[in-house]
Amino acid sequence: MPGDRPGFELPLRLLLGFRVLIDELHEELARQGHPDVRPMHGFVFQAIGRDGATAAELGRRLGVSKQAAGKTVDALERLGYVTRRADANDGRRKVVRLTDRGYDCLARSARIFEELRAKWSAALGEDRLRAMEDDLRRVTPPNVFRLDIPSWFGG
Amino acid sequence: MPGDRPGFELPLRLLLGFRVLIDELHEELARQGHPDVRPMHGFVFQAIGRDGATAAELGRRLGVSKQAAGKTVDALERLGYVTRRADANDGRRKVVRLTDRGYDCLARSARIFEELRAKWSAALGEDRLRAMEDDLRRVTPPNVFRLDIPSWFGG
DNA sequence: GCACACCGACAACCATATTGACCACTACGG
DNA sequence: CCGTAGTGGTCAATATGGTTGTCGGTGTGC
Repeated sequence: MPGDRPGFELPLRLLLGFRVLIDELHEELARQGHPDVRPMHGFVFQAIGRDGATAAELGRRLGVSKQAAGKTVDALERLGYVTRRADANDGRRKVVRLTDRGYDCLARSARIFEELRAKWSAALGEDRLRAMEDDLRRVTPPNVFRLDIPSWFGG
Repeated sequence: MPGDRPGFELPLRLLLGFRVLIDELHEELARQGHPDVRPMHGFVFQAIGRDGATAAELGRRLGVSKQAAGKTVDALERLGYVTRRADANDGRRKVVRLTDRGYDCLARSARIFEELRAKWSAALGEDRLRAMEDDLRRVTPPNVFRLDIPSWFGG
């Protein structure tokens, strides 16, 4: 009976699931003092990481041009989430690093994601949720980062 | 053992799953003579449906302003996928309808989605895939359409 | 018949991406 | 030591796709 499961529903549900999680994350982040971070910024924080990165590196990791990455960094700098500092060893590079506020946002995001996963686990059962994660791993590329999200949808 | 399943992986996998399906859909659509359709357009086609719709209706269904919907219709009209015709019964309305090319694209999309789902079914097992679909239904809003995708990510 | 709601279009603006160009700096081979 | 190639950051122009606001034309109901 293939007809009772239209093929187009699967991608829609995957996207809706993503949306639900991200929307709830940002609602909660807003309540916890980070109302200005937007979905994309979380990926940027992840791409910056503990060691910092230059705008050009961020562009490569996120799959956008270095100019676009630079503009995003500008915005995050205005919001107080990152700082730019000249690299002492390489006069060309300006290293982008998370501020305390940036780390706070990253830590809260991680905790909220845990809580959201726990909610799904309670709703579906831990075994079913693990099965979903396992199955998704089997049909998606292994490298989780390097998403080139920004340009993908609106390009 | 909650730690071995970081909460942030779940949304990422959901998004990657969506991406994989949509990317493969559009690769195949391009091979089958529709290289210019973009991910968003599929949602617009679905929103137009068999009976057609006005730009304002499309805006409501897709969660964007009527102006934005109108611009998208402009683009699809230029590409030859939809036509605008004045409504004989209501002088205000201009009904957007799919052209033959639009229907062709929609039909091919449906078939490709079925093939992609069959691929996942073969990889995961039909029972596991059904379980994933069932679980996603339980944690996502019931109304599949009305996505307001366009504004959501980049807004 | 008239107030109100709705549709479509135009305009101005904003956000985010792109490409191209340019300059400063580093690394390296002659 | 120096010139060339490659890299990083920024400015400029452009494209896309979204928003709000406005306005004229058209139905609809009291």
